[in-house]
Amino acid sequence: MPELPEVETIAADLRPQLVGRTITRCELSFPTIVRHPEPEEFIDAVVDHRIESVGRRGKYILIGLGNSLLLVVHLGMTGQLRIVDEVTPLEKHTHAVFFLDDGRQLRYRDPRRFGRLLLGTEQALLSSKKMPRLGPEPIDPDFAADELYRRLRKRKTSLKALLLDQTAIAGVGNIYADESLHRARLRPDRVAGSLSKKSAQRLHESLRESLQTAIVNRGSSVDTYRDAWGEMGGQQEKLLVYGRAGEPCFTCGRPLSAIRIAGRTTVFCRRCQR
DNA sequence: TTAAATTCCTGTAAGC
DNA sequence: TGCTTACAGGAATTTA
Repeated sequence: MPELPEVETIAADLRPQLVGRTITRCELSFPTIVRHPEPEEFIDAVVDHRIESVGRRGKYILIGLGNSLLLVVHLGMTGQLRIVDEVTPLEKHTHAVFFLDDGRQLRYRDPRRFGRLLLGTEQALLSSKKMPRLGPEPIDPDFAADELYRRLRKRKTSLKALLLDQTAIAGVGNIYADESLHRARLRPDRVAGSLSKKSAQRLHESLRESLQTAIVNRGSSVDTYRDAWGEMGGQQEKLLVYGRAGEPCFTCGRPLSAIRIAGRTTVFCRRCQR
């Protein structure tokens, strides 16, 4: 599923292709994928505007338009954004097509339809509660270990649940929560507020390493994730624990355990993570 | 305010 | 082989 590294990869792929292009037409074959504003208004506000920027915030892709509105894309579980030429056959579950002035198309496809499209100013989307108030970017150079420690303190929930909380830290999902907890040698069910400053520093470092490594490898194609060209990432072959329940821990050889935390399958090593 | 449970959705894989 | 069922999970929403 697309988390920070996957969304970062797609945004970086899209940027040089989209910036400077103008959207000449927009077709929605499944309008309810647009959560704000009404589909008709959405199309009106998108068409005939130049794309000025492509960015990322948490798991959101932010496409800045000439009318100073943001086209916001959240890929959910199975969402895909792709640049294709017009002769590429339309794939099943393609819910939106943006026609570009160079003849190519930006297509949004999402079999499970957990994703969504939004349009508006950042302020408007925040105040209308269409977008949550996201926590800091974990890979931001300014995101210090101390900041993470402050966000863990006094929290009675598990480390795993906290890492998944987008208002605490932006962009971490099930894959990289498990990966960074393993790297930090911390039990996922440990109460977040019980961490020492030193352990929080270790988690901070592990979190950034997990995410940066995955970005270098263009993300994890564990499910349907593909980049903007439809290609798989490479990180799925390098994952330490995610999806490896029952298989031996790379450090100690003991079979990895799977438990359920916050409704999510959580894989960890009972020996290495205490 | 915080935390946990529930819901949305379809492809896939396991089980009978 | 073919059908049914369980499972995967991000985040909005609901409940406590």
